Amino acid sequence: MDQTGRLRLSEARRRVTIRDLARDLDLSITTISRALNGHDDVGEATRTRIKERAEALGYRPNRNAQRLVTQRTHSLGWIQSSDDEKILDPHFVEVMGGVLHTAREKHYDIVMTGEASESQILAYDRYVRDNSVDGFIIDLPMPGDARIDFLLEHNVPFVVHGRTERHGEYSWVDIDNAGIFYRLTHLLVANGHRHIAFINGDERFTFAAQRRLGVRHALRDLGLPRETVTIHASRHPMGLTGQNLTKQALADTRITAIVYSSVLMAIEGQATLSELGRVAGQNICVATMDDQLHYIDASQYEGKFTFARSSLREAGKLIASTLMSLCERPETPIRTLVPYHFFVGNDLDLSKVDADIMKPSTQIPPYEPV
Amino acid sequence: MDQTGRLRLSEARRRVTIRDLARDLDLSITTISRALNGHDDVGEATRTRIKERAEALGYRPNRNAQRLVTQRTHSLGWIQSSDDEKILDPHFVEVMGGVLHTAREKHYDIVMTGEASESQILAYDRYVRDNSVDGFIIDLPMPGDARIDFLLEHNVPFVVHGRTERHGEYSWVDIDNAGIFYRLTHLLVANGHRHIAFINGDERFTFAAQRRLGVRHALRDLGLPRETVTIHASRHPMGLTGQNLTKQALADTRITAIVYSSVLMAIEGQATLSELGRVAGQNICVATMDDQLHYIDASQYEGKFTFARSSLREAGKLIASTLMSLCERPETPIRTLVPYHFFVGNDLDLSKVDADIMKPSTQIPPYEPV
DNA sequence: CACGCAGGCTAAAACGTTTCGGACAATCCG
DNA sequence: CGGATTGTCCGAAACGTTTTAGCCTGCGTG
Repeated sequence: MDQTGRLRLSEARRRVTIRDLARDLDLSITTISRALNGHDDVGEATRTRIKERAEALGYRPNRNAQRLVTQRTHSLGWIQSSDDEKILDPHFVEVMGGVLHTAREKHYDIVMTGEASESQILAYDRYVRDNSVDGFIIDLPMPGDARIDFLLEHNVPFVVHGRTERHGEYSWVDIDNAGIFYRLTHLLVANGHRHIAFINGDERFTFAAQRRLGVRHALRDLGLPRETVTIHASRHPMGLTGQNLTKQALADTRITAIVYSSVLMAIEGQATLSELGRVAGQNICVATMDDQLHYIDASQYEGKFTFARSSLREAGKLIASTLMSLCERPETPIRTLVPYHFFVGNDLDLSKVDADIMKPSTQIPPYEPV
Repeated sequence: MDQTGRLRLSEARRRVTIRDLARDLDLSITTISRALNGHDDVGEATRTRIKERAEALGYRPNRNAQRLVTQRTHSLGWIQSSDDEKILDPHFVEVMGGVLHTAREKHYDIVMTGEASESQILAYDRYVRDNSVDGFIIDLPMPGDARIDFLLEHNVPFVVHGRTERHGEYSWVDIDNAGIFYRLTHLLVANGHRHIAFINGDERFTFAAQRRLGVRHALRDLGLPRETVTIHASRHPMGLTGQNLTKQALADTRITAIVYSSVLMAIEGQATLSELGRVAGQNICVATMDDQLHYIDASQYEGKFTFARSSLREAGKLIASTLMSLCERPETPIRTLVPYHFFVGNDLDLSKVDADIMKPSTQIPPYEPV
């Protein structure tokens, strides 16, 4: 019994430490460390000797020891709501793919937690005080988002996917939500559509609120009544909402064009359209934001749909790289607009609208408070 | 310049350590530590005094110091493929929700990385050797999965969401994929369907392969030819596959029933069905696995569809709790079957099939090698 | 020849915990 | 009343790194 116990202990070979390596090479711990970390006060011959031996013995620095002494974790925190207020949806997955990709390149980890939204702030506080992470990713901001206030106040590095009214004070990655839908509205109106349905996302979040704003501003600038576009907002990015809201929208038979907030809903809506005998690109005009979700091949709808296309995965990559450089040397906020492009369906004519309006402005458009 | 620099440094108040707390309370570091960790060799009076003061000063143990000395990280690793072989899809998100929820309850973190699949094993190796995590979650296993071989060989705690041919040797959480589709097939056949289309998931993964097996075994036991069910496999869990494969399946006009592997595809397929003038529950029978994705309210289709319902989020919770208890005291493998229930549509009669067949077996059904 | 300097290496302190072994009183028991 | 026991507390070592400050040796220079 005791024997087997001991046996098992000896079997579980101890991980090789820097001390083992030092003994093996008959060098000091200091030299090993400095060689492996690329300092220039170690001879080239010794360095390669150390590197080879480290590889051979399978030495990996204990990350917790490193973190303890350097006070840097090389981890990025990402706190999810565990209740229903914010929903883990397919778009999130796409962003995550990009984040993981770029974080990995620079040997950063993503540490995730779910947390009820009423105790979220506490979670951020905890994570920063117990040295768990170097910085945070903030997803799906709402107007007046308390997380942003907190992190700003405590001077913790973070980057927001999206913008709020304090967008001047922190780093973010975003698309020009207002601008995209402003231009989309212009495009539809220029092509004669006067009864448009807009199936928006959850307007408690700034991204959706900005889209509504873009539509409204377009109508204002065109001198058209607000009723030109009827807006249907949904809390759920997919599932049956695409069908249900399409049905609801088309209850108004004057509708000639539908704008979707997500290609997922646009595709779901197809079921309802065909039930009603409508065919996209023929007797109903369909436009949608296309986030390039990589398991959906929207190319099948090219020509039939009009797309405003921007890669969410790319946004994820930018979020990660922004946050990492922020963690390495905190500087002034880094703000990035992810580019987008229009792919106009066959039933619309781009030349009917002023080219200046459709051109994405190169400068960063301001966030417009709701 | 130097002044402001100093100012800023002093502004960034140092985090409070256990030593600060000890000095403040005029107690030893040891006592603080033992009081906070619930050891019984500290007086109740002192303990509450310590706890209160710790709370007041906002003391949080440095997790990296803890991890260094205890050799336990309280982190679970979850490594994603960053290439396209495995796809981050909405089902993944659902599992993740459950995992995050339960991990959080026990103060565990999830650390994620993306890694190209050809170097995956190296990533696992790295994470365990540099003390990053205590154990791993393995997702979407394939037959002969190399990750499982590796972790088994190196004696690292892990739990698999799904099963492979080595299911006897490790911990897993799974549903009875084969059994569910075995029973579903029986149900359809008993109700007179002789031309059934099965739209399966990606059959490189064991979950989908087991489903196909369930169908095949049902046909064998029923003495029906294999052609009774035509199987269409898809690499993508959603997007346009639901529509495309439905179209492909119904090219055979004799088809009277469609079985979907995911409610997402079933819903997408509705577009195609209505195009073809088919109505679920009336002139076409629709059955589907329902993973209870929480942003999809499938109840709308109750009565019209037949569901085999099992909660993926529940699976996620079980995965987390299994892995955590495995990390705390490695013991014999823990195997868990997530329950499921049938919800039969109005166009099917449950009583036509032998009750014994439809009853989920209480014992764990063996994994059947492909 | 003395001096300064650069290159290559190292000892020791530090990071912030947990835990082992023991110390010191007070209490109990025969 | 003395020894064992129990209840609280503590000092010091340990976890595995990085970094600071400094030590040699050899070499070029005035």
